[in-house]
This record gives sequence, structure tokens and C-alpha cells, in this order.
Amino acid sequence: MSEITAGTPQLLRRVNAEAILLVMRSTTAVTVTELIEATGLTRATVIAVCEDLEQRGWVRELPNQRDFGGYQKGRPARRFELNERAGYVLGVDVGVAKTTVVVADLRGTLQGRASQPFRSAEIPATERIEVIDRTAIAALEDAGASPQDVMSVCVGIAAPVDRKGDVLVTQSFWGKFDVGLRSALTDLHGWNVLLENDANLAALGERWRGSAVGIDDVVVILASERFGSGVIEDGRLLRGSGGGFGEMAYLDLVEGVGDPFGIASLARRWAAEALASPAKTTLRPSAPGTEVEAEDVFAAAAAGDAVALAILDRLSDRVARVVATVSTMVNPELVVIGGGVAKSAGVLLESVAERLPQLTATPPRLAASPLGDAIVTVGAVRRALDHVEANWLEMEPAAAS
Amino acid sequence: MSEITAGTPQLLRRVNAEAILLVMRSTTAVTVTELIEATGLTRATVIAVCEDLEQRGWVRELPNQRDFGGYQKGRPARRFELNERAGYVLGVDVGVAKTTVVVADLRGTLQGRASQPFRSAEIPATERIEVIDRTAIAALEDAGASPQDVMSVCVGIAAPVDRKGDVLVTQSFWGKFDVGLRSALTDLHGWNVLLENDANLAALGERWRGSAVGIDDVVVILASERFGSGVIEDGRLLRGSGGGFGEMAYLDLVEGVGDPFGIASLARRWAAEALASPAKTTLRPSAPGTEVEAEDVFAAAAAGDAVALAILDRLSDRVARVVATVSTMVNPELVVIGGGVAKSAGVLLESVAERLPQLTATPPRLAASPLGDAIVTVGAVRRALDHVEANWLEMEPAAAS
DNA sequence: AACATTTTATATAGGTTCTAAATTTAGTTC
DNA sequence: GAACTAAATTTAGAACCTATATAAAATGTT
Repeated sequence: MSEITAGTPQLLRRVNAEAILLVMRSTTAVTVTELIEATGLTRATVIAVCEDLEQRGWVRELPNQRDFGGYQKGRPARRFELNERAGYVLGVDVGVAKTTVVVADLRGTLQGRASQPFRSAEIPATERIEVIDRTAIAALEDAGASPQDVMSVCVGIAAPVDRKGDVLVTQSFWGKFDVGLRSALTDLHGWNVLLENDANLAALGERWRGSAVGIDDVVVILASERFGSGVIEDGRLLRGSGGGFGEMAYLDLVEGVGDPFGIASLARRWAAEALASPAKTTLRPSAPGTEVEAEDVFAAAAAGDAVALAILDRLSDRVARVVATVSTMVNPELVVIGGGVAKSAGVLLESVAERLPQLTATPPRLAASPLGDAIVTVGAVRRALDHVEANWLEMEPAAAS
Repeated sequence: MSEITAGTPQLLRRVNAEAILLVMRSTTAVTVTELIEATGLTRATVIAVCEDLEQRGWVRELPNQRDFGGYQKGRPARRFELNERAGYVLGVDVGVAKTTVVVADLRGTLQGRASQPFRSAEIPATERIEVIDRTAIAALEDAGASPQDVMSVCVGIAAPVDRKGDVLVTQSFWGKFDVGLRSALTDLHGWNVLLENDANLAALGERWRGSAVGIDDVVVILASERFGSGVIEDGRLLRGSGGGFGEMAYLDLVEGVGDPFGIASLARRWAAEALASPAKTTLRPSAPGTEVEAEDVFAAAAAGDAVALAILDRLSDRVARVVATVSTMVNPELVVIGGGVAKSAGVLLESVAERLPQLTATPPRLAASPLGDAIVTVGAVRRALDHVEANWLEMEPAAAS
């Protein structure tokens, strides 16, 4: 059936080392005494583990400085700290038009970033891979890190990805492309590459550094051009058998299967329809020659424009039905709306929240994502860090610079 | 943040004992050599653990019998076996009209059962609890077990239950009743009582002994009088923040919020409507004076009756939309239809399966539950056993009889 | 400057648990 | 009874932990 894990004495050291790394991950310098309190281990054990980890490169000892904030009595404590430069992770966002790569250290602090557009949406896979690779190298240079220092890479794409990292939709162009990307990056640099759905990464990102910190049951909906969601239940990301958990393309509430139908798309379309026939409205594109965007609609609605308010009403209804469907089935504590429109969608969310109690027995709290465009890369970094932290002791830290 | 678990040397023994119990749980008598292969431990260790477990009462050693199937060379092996009578678990199904209690040993083998009707649907909570308690005692007598031998009790009810075992819907009569039941059974017999949603238990049951064995991503829909589902993802039961994961009462596809609307209810209603106006049909109640039931509709449809076929068509459409919605969002490998109608619903399922590809990008396999009315109690037994197995070494085995 | 106080570090002894290798045991086979 | 074989037992050794005693490094006091 499942794996049986038997324990040798070395397992103990492993467990304890991981416990100590876990504490260090979320604090700055800690004294041995603090570690004793946090883990329940003996002083002798803690010191042994710390020195072990120091020798391996994961941890460094600080010189005794007791001159922070008042004096203390007694023998000065030894202080240890996670060596956040023991390795780096890459978070990659592959969009249709461009790709963004960020570099973070083991604390998740951003160390570098780079972004490059694709020449067009239909370039061949090899070129696309090449652009991504160049962007990654540029981001590493920006961070002052070298490719050997990369311990894990997570790539977010707009397609379902199953637990093994394979892409579900084989008929789409993603199928070939992504397998190619994974093996290309592995072959070129020896990197460990994790492929993930973008909405799933958005969920991880929100729970790490967004509006869902500390919340174990949350749904994050990427709502700009199309609706896609990432679901976290009891702190775990859900994927489903083929990576399709949280998809909503075929839901009954959708008109025109497969069409783009997110908030931004709908606002654009409905605004164009409204302006096609003459009407008394202040609604117009923010820049001449462009289309009316969702932000323009929100702004006009806030100013009391009737046409904009009507569009806002339709949007609220649509979004409320999406949120209600997912809330009924998934019963999250919080639903976060993410994607490009999120920053200006405050008015929309209020109106959506009002409608929810009629549409579901379990209305969740609602929030807009504060992460903006970085939502996918932040989640990708978190996912890559998760992988490193799950395999701390199997990995080799980078050579000290 | 989360719990830090540090390891003392005793942890090892614990881990290894659990590994060995896990092997024994799913086999009959095993030799030490087999355990060595299964766990990777040394002979000395395995023997030490087995003797430890034997002394605690979890395991018994068998007399050397090598006369099963041909002879073997060498010194006869010692053989150990899980003591399945080290304790019992209770699986309880509390319905509106009656309650059923089954008793199982630690292997999950049924040892006894009892069922009793409630006097009416609106009896006071205390009477309801009393009936359940009497049924439990009767089931234990049937099994030849005593209340002290019960290691865990799981109770299935038709209401959402959160992870702590609290009931979500406080306004319904369940709220007061269930808290009462838990504490009553604990106070009376010292039992550990786990409350669970019935559809969730159905999911556990199907994955254990139904049509979802070995499948890690499955949705089980209880579909008779109303739709409710239990969702298992990557082998874990999902609950959501308030226990409402898998609810579908408010989904758009429902007419008449809160009304009963499962397959049985709909078939009954639509058949009555069809018979109200004169029509050429063979459809009639199987017993005089009763209503036309879903089984009658299925039977008439199989015989080619046009009215029945029309009802079947409407039912298929309804069920297909329910299955499609859940499949789009949850992407299971398999969807199981359970509840009273399941056994006769073969025709229905075929017709539903045909419609799915148009309604979702990720159509799952479909199956009917083979568990019949036992679906909830089977799941309840599984849930209770899970609890025992998760806490094996903290519990005291029952005194040998 | 000597000494107490406080906190931490180190050393030593003791216990649990595992592995590994040598030895013994309990059967079958001839 | 001797040879054979697979398993059990014994013995030595190692990793890891705890607990306790002792030493060290600072501050403060007399």
C-alpha cells in the first residue's frame, strides 16, 4: 500500500535538525537557550545540532554581541542564524506576452528580478524557452548569484498541472512547451524545476504574503481576463487528479465556453457595447485611442455615472455567482480576488459581498489581493521554498561567497 | 506558528511500532522475516517491537504451524498477528426516522449490529439520545463485546460538521442535539465520539470498501432525497472551514432553495405530475396506495415506456449538471453515486455519462455505490478506525476476554 | 581586587534504540 | 545420527538523547 517508514537512530538527528531549522527560518538570530525553549530539546543536543548545521553550511554563528538593548548578566550566549545565502530559489511567471523571474534567498527576501517580453504570442517553443532562460540568468545577475546556487525553481503557467508536474491539456500548445521547459532548465543548469498552475501559486502567495496570512481555508480567484482559482484547505493546496482543482471554465454561469470572461474582459466588452449606442455618460478611455478598461468603469461608477453603475451591477452579479458557487462547494473562510483588476476593485467587492448571503449558505469574507502583478511570482517563490524546506538535509548548500 | 516536534530516542520505537502495526493491519499472520522485508528494520529490532506490542496487548504470537501448503526448510518462523479483538469501534448512522449502529473489530470486520426507529421525527433530544444509546448497547451485545472495549465511536449525521466536531448549522435542531449526543455518550461510557457529516462518511466508506478502492481523488454524492457530497483529494477528506465542503444546496442548478431535490424526490414528484394528467403509460406504483418511486420509473423506462423515458431524461440532465459542476471544480478521477437509489440507477448513470463531455472539460469516471444503506455506517467504522490507528500507542487495549 | 551572582557552555555518566556480525537453535532431509 | 537450512539469539558497537555536575564568562558588590 503506502510507504512504510522505519526509523534508524539517524532519523532523530534529522527530525531535530529540521525542527531547529524551522525555528530559525522564522526568526533572526537565536540563542541556544531560545532554541531549547522552542524545541524542548536539551542544551547539549541543540548545540550539537547547530554545530552540525553550521558545518554543513546552513547556519552561521554570530560573534557575541550583547550590546543590543540594555545589558544582561551571565555568560554571553552563543547566537546562531540561518544562512539565508546558503542558496537561492527562482520564481518564474510565464505569461502570454512576457515572462518575469525573481530571485529570492532562503528567507524569501527578494534579491533580484528581470522581465522580458516575448516577440509575439506564437513564437516557437525553443525561442520561448530561450527567452525564459535569458531572463532567469539576468535575474540571477541582478541578485549577484550564480546558477549553481539555485536550489529550486518554480514556474507558474496558465494551465492545469498535476501532482507529478505534468500538464493536463495536451492539445494546447502548453503541453509540449512545458515539458520542454522543465527538461531544458534541468539540462542546462541542473536545476530542480517545479511546474505549477498560476492560480494555485496565487493562492500560496496570498497565504504567505497577501491577505490570507494565517488562514487555512482560502480560495484565491484570478479574475482579470478569465476566472481561475487556487484552493487551500486546512493549509494544503488542492490539485485534483489531473491538476484541475479550482477550474471554472465550464461552470453553468459562464456564457460562451472557452471565451475569455474575467472581470477585465467583461468590463471592456460591456463598456464597448454601451458606448456603441449614444448614451449620456462620462465613460471614456483613459488614453485616447485605447479601449475603456475596468478601472475606467470603476472610476466613473464611483463618480455616479449611470452607465458605469449599470456595468458595475452586471459585473457584481457575475462575480457574486462565481464566488457563491465556489463558497458553497468549498466553504472557505476567505475568498481573495487577485489579478490586475484587484487593486481598483474595492467598490466591486462591496457590492459582491452584499449579494452573497442570498446565493450561498456559507458566505465567506472577501478581500482584494495586495500583491498586484507579483501574485504569481510571490507564490512561485513560496512553492520553491517549500520544496527546499521539505528536503533541507538532502540538499547541498551553495559554497560561501 | 505550528507545533515543533523534537525527537527523543523513544520516538524511534514509536515510529517503528507504528510501521509494524500498519503492516499487520493489512495482512493476516506475518513472520518476522516478512516484517523485516516490509519495514527495512533488523531482525533484532522487529522482534523487540513485536514482543513489546504483544505485552501491551495489540499483537499475539501464533503457535508454530508450518503445515500450511507444502513444507519449508529451516527453523520455523515465529508468527505474529494483529489482535483484532484488542478493541472495538462503533459506526453510527443517525437518520431522521431511525438509527443504526454497527460494531467492528480492529480489522474492520463486522461483529454486530442493531437498528431502531425513532418514535417520530420530532421527539425531544433526550429521547433521541436514549434511543441511540440503547441501540449501541444492543449492537455491542450482538457482537459479544462490552462498552469498556469500545475504543472509538463515529456518528454520521446529515449536517455539516467542522474539524473540531462541532455542528455548523446552529439554527437547526441538529445543533443542540449533537453536542448533547457527544457528551452523553462520553459521560455514560467514557467513549471517544467523533461527529461527521454523512456524505463525508460515505466517501470514506466507498474508498475503503466500495467502488473507489485505491482511488485518491474521488467525490461521493449522496443523491436520494437531496444532494450532498463528500470529497477526497489526494487520499484526504476535505471539510472546509466550517465543515461545509461538498455542500451543494445553493448551487444555481437547484430550483427551490432548501427543498428536497435528490433523485428519489424528483422522480416521485415528476411521476406524480405526469400521472395527474391522463397519459398512455405503464407507470404505476409498485404497491397499491403508495407513490411511484424512482425504481418504478427506471423499470418502466427500461421497458420502453415513453413517459418514464422522459422523466429519466430530465433526471439525467439534472444529475449530469450536478456531476459536471463538481467535476469542473474538483477534478476527481471518479464520481460515485450513493444512497438508496444507487442500486437501481444503472440506466441513469449511462445516460449521465453521455452528457458529461459537453458539460465539463474534465469528465470523471462514474460508478454506482455497491454499499447500499450501509454506506454511512461503513464510512463511520472506517473513520473510527482511522482515529484508533492514528493514536494506537496512546490507547489501552481491552482486557483479553 | 576578591568574591558573589547569574547565565551559559562543556564534560561525564547513563539510558534507549538501532545495526551488524557471530553463534545457537529447531526444524527438515537423507 | 549427520548434513542442511532458515530463523532466533547473543554480543559488540554506534548514534543519539537526557541528566547532572563542573567550568567559564560576563556583571555587580564589598
